[in-house]
Amino acid sequence: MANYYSENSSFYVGIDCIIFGFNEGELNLLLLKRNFEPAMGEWSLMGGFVQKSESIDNAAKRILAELTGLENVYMEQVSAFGEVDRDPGERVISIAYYALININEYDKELVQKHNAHWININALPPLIFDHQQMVEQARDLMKQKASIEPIGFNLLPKLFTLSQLQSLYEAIYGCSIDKRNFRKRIAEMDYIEKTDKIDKTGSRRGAALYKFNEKAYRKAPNFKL
Amino acid sequence: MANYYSENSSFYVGIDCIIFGFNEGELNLLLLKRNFEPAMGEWSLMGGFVQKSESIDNAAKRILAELTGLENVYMEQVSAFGEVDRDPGERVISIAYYALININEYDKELVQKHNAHWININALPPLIFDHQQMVEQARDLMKQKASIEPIGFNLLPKLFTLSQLQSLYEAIYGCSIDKRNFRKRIAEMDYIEKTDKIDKTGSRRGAALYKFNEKAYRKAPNFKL
DNA sequence: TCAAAAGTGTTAAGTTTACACCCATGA
DNA sequence: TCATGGGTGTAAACTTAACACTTTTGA
Repeated sequence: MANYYSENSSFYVGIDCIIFGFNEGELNLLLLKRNFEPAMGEWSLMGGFVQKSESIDNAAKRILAELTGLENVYMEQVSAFGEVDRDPGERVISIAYYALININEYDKELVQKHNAHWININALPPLIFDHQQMVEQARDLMKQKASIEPIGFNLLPKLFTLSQLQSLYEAIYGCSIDKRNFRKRIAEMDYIEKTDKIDKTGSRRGAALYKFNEKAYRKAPNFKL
Repeated sequence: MANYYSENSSFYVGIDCIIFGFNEGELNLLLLKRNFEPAMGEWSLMGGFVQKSESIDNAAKRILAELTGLENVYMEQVSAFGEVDRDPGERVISIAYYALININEYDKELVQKHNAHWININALPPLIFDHQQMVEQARDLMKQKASIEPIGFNLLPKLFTLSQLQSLYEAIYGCSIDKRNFRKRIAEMDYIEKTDKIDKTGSRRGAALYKFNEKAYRKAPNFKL
């Protein structure tokens, strides 16, 4: 039975992470300015290789944590990429995952050590290999998912204002949203709860802070934005 | 530089195909009753291994053709599956693809040789490994895609009646559709063209045969069903 | 002549969009 | 006192859903 498998080739299997952050009304990606080979000096996604002992999902989590120090991050697989020459150094089949993180809560030292930087998603530099394609697919998938499941909250602090939430969705969808219509829809979602806290940093008047109640959502999931 | 890669493990990379067909108002999958190891005697998806010389997309096409004799089939990647023990024989990372084929046009000898059978998707037997999960994801993805792109036609003959088309979408969505509303929507799609041919097999009266005009669609893509 | 599938429009309900002003506050 | 972002409701346009009868023809 060992023969059944052993007549086949085996491959390095990589993971590449499209790490989304949201800051000042803009989506950003955490990209590496590579100070290592291959493709030293160029921009790439954070990546790594799947190891014998771990599932691909766990490999993705590990690699994300290596860069950000974060665990329990929202991640979703985008796709496997397997053109023969996608990595000119060696045949590598790579599986892309996107991650949504709160841009205020990651390990800045680790990020610095990897020479990683937040780059506005609408002004990306050229990326190595097929990483641009990965980013495009990740962005489409994330947009689509964000419209039917409340994943956007992963990009915000626990407490957020409705203006922040709106500007997040404007960044995700790439279009502007009518404020009153937006708030009407949010008001119908009982699991987006107004707290009695006020954010005074964004305006003189202050804005009510809201939170996403995961448990309440799971009882009555009815998201659509 | 070889070292950069060579400290990592390598893996068998498999392909599994979720092959959809449509017959008599029902979606079917082409499944193997395995007369080979591993898991002889059990039901599985058609699968195979990626080879050194081919991209993963081409591997999927090759493996589909090995079973059906078909080329130029609509296929889309579903996801990579990579739990450590998903295949109890060996560590295999597998990439699932779904395919849409016309159930009247495939190589029946090849299918017989592989001991493959069309099984109603709503009455599937237990499948090996994580193949059931693959099927579920493929079905969700296909449903989603079918609602925004005209991929359903791949499951029908070139000429089809509106009743066939409606029953196809009812099978995909798993719900019934109002006939008049359905036809109204189809009438608005200029790239679904009425021919002057009549199908007399499905009714005494005969039904007009339609065809999907790919070129016209590409000029004015506006699908939504 | 009748069974069986083909074909055909209208109305109500629901959803989405457009739109403009007052409020509270700190500088 | 005024500049800035926070907060609020209504009406029109559009989309979706519900609904029933006539036609054709082969057996």
